[in-house]
Amino acid sequence: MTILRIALPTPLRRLFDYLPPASGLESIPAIGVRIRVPFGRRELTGVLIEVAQTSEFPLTKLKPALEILDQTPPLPPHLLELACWAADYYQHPVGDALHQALPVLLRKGESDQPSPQLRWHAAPGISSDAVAPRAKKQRALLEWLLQHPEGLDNPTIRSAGYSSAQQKLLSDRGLIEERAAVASETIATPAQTELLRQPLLPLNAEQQQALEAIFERDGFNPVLLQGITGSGKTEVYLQAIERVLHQGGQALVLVPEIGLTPQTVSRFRSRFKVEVQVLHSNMTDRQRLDAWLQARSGQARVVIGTRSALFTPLKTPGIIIVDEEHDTSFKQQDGFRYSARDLAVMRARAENIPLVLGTATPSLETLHNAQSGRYRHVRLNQRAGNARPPGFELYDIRQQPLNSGLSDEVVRRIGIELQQGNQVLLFLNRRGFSPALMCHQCGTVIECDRCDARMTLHRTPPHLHCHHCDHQRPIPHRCPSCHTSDFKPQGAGTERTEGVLQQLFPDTDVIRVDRDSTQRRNAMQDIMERVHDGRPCILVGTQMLAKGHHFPAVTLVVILDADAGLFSADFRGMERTAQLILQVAGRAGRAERPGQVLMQTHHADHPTLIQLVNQGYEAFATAELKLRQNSGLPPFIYHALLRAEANRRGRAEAFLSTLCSALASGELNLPGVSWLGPFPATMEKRAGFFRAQLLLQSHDRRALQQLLSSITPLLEQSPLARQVRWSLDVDPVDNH
DNA sequence: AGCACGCCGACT
DNA sequence: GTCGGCGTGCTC
Repeated sequence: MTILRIALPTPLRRLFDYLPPASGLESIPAIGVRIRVPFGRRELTGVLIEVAQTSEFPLTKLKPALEILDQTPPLPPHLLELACWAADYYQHPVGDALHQALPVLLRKGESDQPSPQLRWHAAPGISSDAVAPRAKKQRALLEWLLQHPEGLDNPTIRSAGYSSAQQKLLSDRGLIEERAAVASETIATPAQTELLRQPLLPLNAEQQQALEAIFERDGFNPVLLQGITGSGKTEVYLQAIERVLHQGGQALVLVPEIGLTPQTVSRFRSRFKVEVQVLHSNMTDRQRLDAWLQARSGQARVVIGTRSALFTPLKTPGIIIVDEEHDTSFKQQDGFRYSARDLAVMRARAENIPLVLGTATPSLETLHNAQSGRYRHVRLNQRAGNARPPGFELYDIRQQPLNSGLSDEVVRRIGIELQQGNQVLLFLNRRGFSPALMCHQCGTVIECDRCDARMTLHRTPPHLHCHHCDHQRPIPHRCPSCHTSDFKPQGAGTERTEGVLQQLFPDTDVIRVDRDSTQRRNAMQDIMERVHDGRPCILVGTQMLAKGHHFPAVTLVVILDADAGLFSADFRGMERTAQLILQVAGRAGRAERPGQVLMQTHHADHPTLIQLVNQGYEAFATAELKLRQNSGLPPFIYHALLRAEANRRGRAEAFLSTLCSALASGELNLPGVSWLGPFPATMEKRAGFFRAQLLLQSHDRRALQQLLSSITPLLEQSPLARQVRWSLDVDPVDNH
């Protein structure tokens, strides 16, 4: 008896057994193929995990599968294994994990064979006289197609300036037709002898050493490439990729979500003649599948993508590069909470290829791995050309008058830069007009009804917005408490700062860059064009400004609220603050103009801030690691955070408490694992749910892992679990 | 997660 | 009298 054991996309942490399809099996299907099955009253696409002889489930209740969708598995065995391993490690249902490793169309059961290339042809026996001379465009298109009996594809036709309307008119009259290209017509990809479109740039000594370190050892070789902004990390990536291409390999480049800009991609495309494919969220499902298939077939030689691109199969894997490895967007924050950066290490090991983790500000986890010898550590400390690193200034604003958060000194310095024809960047990690709206009569602050949080005031358009649950509502006319109408905005966000600066510098372009001002399609591109024309201007923005984009004409960077992350409740607060400050600072003074960073702070004597500014990131991070070690925090201990939320106060905590009593009673024997909590989350109420959490920790990863494996079934079966939504976050990057 | 079944409140 | 609220149960 053949039993198909299948992983299905459901939150249930088990496999499901099926009989072979009623039509029978031609042969035993391979592990990893997709199978269509009936599931309850629906149909699902699952992945074959095991072919067994017997089933634990009553044989009479087994249903036959509907259809075996693949001849060969869409994911190569080692990526299937990686996804299963990750499901286990992150305690996520395997069926759902596998689902997420596949492109959307494959999840839906679409074929994984490349779609035949469709081309337009002139209909047989047609001449251009079939179109009236007045229809110039149509006639021209038909003539063009007549000259190309091998056919032309849609992108080619569009880029030559013919509209789909013109094409449709011809097609409706039967003058042109779309056909699948037969094999002889497909243009064979010529053997690439010439890989480069642009010559390699000369490397300085540091870059050369970095490049050699990457290939120092054959096979798996993890390298932390720590390079300050402007030190030419990307050139090292490009040359490492060039070597890999030369040996016939492919490269996978992972970048943070907001780092995948057209500029990033064009940097790769303009260097290499080979096919460079991109995978990102703005593409259609079809485009993503096509790119994915090209990577798998080996046609795409360089693949650039965000987190989810980690599972893209490569025919000839040659190198994996994780750019800005410290960026938290590599960790998925809901559902299957995997870290693409950590899994990239696993993947590179499995594929036995080099791995580069690049950043100016390594995460403490990665730095620790480098310092303990697990990763090679190479540094780029010189800026390319003659560019000097930015100078830092802590500006003490204690007892200084502030105009919407701007000190007189900052205003004066902005004026000087503008006068000299330079650009200025102001960083304020708070969007909206003001973070709170207060009644001047009674002091009431308008709060969100669904969260323990204040509502942010926005002026364009005017409304109140909760940044935690996205709830929006009109600005009230009267105070809900004392019924007067005398509201005062408290504090400043980017919108308010923008307004004040525009008043202070009426003749200067003030450009705001945050999620609100860049929502419109191409908004960011328009902004970049305005900035890149080089005229003096003031940029005001959130962390969007800190990532991905370069502003060569900016000579002054102002960090308006350097204190914002200084006293965070999260032990990672200081690390994040330091990374952000250096990242923003890195936007200034590229090229030959030196940059200056002016930080407004109430804590100009803060030792950590001073160390960061005077001795640089590595000194700071090394000291911070020492602190973590002394306090028994990651990366010196492993964390797993059990979160729970319920629609009534206390329920989530009660749910976690039952687990704690099981832990305390020794019912789950767990040497070396300790726990903290349960306690209410930092913002207990959020989006109408009351949240609580329990922190599990151990010095022994395997012990923690074992415990987690035994508690998930327990949680799943708990009678309270029906009233509670819970999730387990292994290696959380945010302990809130 | 879906999806259906089942039993109590405000509507055409 | 029904439409529909979401509690409960099940998925090989």
